[in-house]
Amino acid sequence: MPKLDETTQRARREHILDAAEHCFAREGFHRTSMQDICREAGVSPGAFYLYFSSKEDLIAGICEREKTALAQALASVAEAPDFMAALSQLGQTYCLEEPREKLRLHLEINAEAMRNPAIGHNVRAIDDFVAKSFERLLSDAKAKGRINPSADEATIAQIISILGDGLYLRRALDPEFDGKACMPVILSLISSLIGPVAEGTENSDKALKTDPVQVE
Amino acid sequence: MPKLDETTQRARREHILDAAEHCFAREGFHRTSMQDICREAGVSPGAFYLYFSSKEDLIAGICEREKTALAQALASVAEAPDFMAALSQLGQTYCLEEPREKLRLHLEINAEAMRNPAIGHNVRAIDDFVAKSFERLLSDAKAKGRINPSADEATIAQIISILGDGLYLRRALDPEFDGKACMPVILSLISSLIGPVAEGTENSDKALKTDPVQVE
Amino acid sequence: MPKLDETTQRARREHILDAAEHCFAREGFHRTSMQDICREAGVSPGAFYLYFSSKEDLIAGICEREKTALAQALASVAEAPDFMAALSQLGQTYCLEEPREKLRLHLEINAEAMRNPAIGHNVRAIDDFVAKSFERLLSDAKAKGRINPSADEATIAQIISILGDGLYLRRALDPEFDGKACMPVILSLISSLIGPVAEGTENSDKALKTDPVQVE
Amino acid sequence: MPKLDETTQRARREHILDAAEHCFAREGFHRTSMQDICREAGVSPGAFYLYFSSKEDLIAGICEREKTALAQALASVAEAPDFMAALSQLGQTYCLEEPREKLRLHLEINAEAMRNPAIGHNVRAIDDFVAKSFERLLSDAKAKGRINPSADEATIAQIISILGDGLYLRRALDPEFDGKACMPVILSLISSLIGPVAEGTENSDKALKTDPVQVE
DNA sequence: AATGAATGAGTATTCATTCAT
DNA sequence: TATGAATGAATACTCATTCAT
Repeated sequence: MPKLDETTQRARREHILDAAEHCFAREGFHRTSMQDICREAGVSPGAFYLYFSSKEDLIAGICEREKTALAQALASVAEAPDFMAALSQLGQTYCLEEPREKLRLHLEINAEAMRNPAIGHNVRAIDDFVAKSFERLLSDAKAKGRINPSADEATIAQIISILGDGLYLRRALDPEFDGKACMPVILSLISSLIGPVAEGTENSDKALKTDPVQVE
Repeated sequence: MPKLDETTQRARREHILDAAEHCFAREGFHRTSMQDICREAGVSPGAFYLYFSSKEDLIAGICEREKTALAQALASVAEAPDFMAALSQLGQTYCLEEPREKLRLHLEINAEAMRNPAIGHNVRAIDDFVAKSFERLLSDAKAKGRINPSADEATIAQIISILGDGLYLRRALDPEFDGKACMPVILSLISSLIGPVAEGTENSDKALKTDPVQVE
Repeated sequence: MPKLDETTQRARREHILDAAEHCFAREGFHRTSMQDICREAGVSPGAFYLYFSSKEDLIAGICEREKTALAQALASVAEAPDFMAALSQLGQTYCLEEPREKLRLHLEINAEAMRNPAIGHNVRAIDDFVAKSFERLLSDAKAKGRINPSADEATIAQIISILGDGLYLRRALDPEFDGKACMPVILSLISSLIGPVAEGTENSDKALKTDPVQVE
Repeated sequence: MPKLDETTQRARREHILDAAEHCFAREGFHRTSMQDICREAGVSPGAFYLYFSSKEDLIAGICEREKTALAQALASVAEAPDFMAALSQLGQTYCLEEPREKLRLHLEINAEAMRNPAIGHNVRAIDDFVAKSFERLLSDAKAKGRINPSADEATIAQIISILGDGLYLRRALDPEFDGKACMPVILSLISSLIGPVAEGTENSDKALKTDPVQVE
C-alpha cells in the first residue's frame, strides 16, 4: 500500500475531474451516473473512490480548479495598464468565447450549490474572490488616478459581477443569444461607472459600437 | 355527473403546483420525489397523475404561472407614466423582495432547461416574452419622445434582462448579498441608456467623456 | 334502486364482454387496463363493477359464452347425417376461419387458466364438454353402424380435441401457417380412426383433398 | 482482475434462468415480480441486471435453452435407426414425462409471444427449427427407403408438430388428462402417414389403403 | 492501488378497485 | 343505477457506493 507519489495522484485526480466536467456539462449532474464518469475517465468505480470521497466531492474539485483559473485570469487583469481593456478582454474570454459546455456546467454547479452547503461555500468563495479582486483592481486604479475617485469600488465590483453572471446565464439558456451585440454597451456602462478614461486609449472607441446615452 | 367543475379542477392544479414549487425550491428537482410532492400537496400519487402527466409537466406548469405573473407585472409597467419609476418598482419586487425560495426554484428550472428540451422551450419562451415586452415599452416611450430616439430597443431590453438575471442569480447564491445597495446604481445605468438625447452631439464620443454617474 | 330488468342487464353484460374480448385479444389480459375496457365499452369504471365482480370475472364470462357457442356448433354436428362432413365443417370454421384475434384470446385464456382456479375450472369444463360431445356423436354413429365398432370413442374424441388444439395453437403462433394444407390430411387421419365411411356420401370426396386412408 | 471467469458467469445466468422458470411456471410471467425472481435466485436486483437486460430478456434466455435442448433431442432421433421408435421416445419424454411445471411455462411463453415481437420471433424460431428438423429426418428416411416416397415431408412435419402441441396443451390444461392412452394411437396415426410403400402402386393411393395401425 | 461484481434502497408511474355524489 | 375522482400498493429498473480479491 505504498501511496502513489503526489504528482501521479494529482494527475489522476485532474484526469477524473476532466471526465466529470464533460459528463456534467453534457448530461447534468443528476443525469450523470458514476459509471458514466468512470467510463469517461477509464477508471474503475473502486479506483474512483480512492481519489474522491463522493459524487458531490467532484463538484468541490471542479470549483477548486475554477478558482485557480480565475485567479490567474484576474491576476493578468491586475497587471494590465488599462483596466477597461483588460476587462473587455476578460468579458470576451469568459462571457463570449467560453464554450457553451462550460456554461452548462456552471449552471449545474450553481443549482447544486443551493442544496449542498459545502458546494455553496465553494461557490460563494469564488464569487467573493472575484468581487474582492475587482475591488482591489479598482482601488489600485483609483490610487493611480485612473478612475473617478468618487466611485464606490465595492458596488462597482458587484455590478461587474452581476453583469458577468447575467451574460453568462443568458448565453447558457439561449443558444441564439448574441453576446457580441451587448458587450460593447455593457463595457461602456461599466466605463461610465468608473469615470473618465485617459484619452487616446484604444478601448473606448473599440468597445463601443452602440451610441451611448448621455447621463444626467 | 360529479365531474369536477372547472374551477375546482384548476384550484387543485394550483395547489399541487404550490406544493411542487416548495419542494423543488427546498430540495431541487431531482432530489424531490413524487412522494414528497404528493405528501406536501396532500394528494395520492394516483390523484397527482390526474392533474399532471409527469414530474416534468410540473415545471411546464410552473413556467406557465410565471409567465402569467410576469405578463401582469409588465402590463402594469406599460401603464405607468414614468418608465424608470415603473422599472424601479419591478426591480424592487422581482429582484429584491422575491423570497429566496423563488430564486432557488428559478435556478433549478434554469438548470433543468439545459437538458430537457421541453423545459428549455418554456424558459426561452418566458425570456423572449420579457425581452419583447421591454422592447415594446421602450418603443412606446420613444414614440412619446420620452427616451433617446437613437437608443436601440432590442439591445437595451437585453441589457435590462441581463441585469435582472444577474441580480437574481446573485441573490440566490449569496444569502448575504444586499441588492439594495446595487439597485440605484443599476437603475441609473439603465436610465443613462435610455436617457434624453443630448442635442446636436455625436453621442458616442460625447457619452464616454462626460462625468460618470454619481453613485449615492 | 329498482334493478334493471333482466334483459337490459344481460345486454349490458354482453356489451362489456364484447369490449373485453377485443381488448384482451388485442393487448392480452395483463396489458389491458380496466380503463381500456371501460373506454371500449363506453361504461364508467363504477358501472363496470355493477356487472362484473373483477377483471378476472370477465374471463369467466367469456368462457361461458364460448361454451354456449360451442354447444350450438356441436349440436349442429349431432344433427348432421355425415359425421366426417360435419367435422370437416367444424374444423373449417373453428380452426381455419376463426379470426386470429380469437385465437389470441384463446391463448390468453389458457394461460390465465393455469393460475386462476375458477378460470381453470371453466376451461376444463368446456374441454370436457367438447370431448363428451364428440364421444356421444361417435357412439351414435357407431350405433347407426356408420363407424367402425371397434373404435374407442373416448380416445378418438381426445385425439380430435388434440388435433383441434394443436391447429388452433399453431395458427395463433405463426401468422404464416397455412392450415388449409394440413386440414385434409388431418381429416383423413380422423377418418381412418373411425373406420369405414358409408360410400356415396359427399363428404369423403369433398372434405378430403388428399387421398384418405383406408381404415379396415 | 477478479473479472468473473466465463464459466461462473454462465453458471450464474443458468441459475437465474432456473429461478425465473420456476417463478413463471408457478405464477405466470406477469404475476411474477423481479423481486420474486431475485429472491428465488438469491440474487440482488442490481446483480440480476448484470446478467440480463430486462424481464423480457429472461424469456429469450429460456427459449434459447429450450432450443438447445430440443436440438439435442432431435439429433438423437436423427441417429436412431428406427424413426418411429425414436419419435415414440420423443413423445414419451416431451409430452408425457415433461413435468407439468414446464408445460405451464410453455403456455405462458406462448401467450407472451403474441404481444411481444421479440419473444414471438424466438418462439417461431424454435417451432421452425423443430419443423425443419422433422422434415430433414423424414427426407433422410425417405432416401433410405424407409418411408413412403410419396409422403410430403413438410406436411407430415407440420402434423407431427400439431399433434405434439395439442398433447402438450392438453396436459397443461388438464391435470387429469392421461396422455398414455392417446400416445399409441397418435403414433400409429403418424406411422400410417409415413408408412412403408406398397410396391408397384401409385403410393399416395396405396399408402392410404393399407391397413391402419392396430391400436392396442 | 486497483478491480468490477455485488448491493439494496430508491424512483416515477400504473392500475384494479372504491365510494361520495 | 351511474359517475369518475381518488386511492395507494405494487412494479421494473437504476445507481452511488462497498468490498473481496
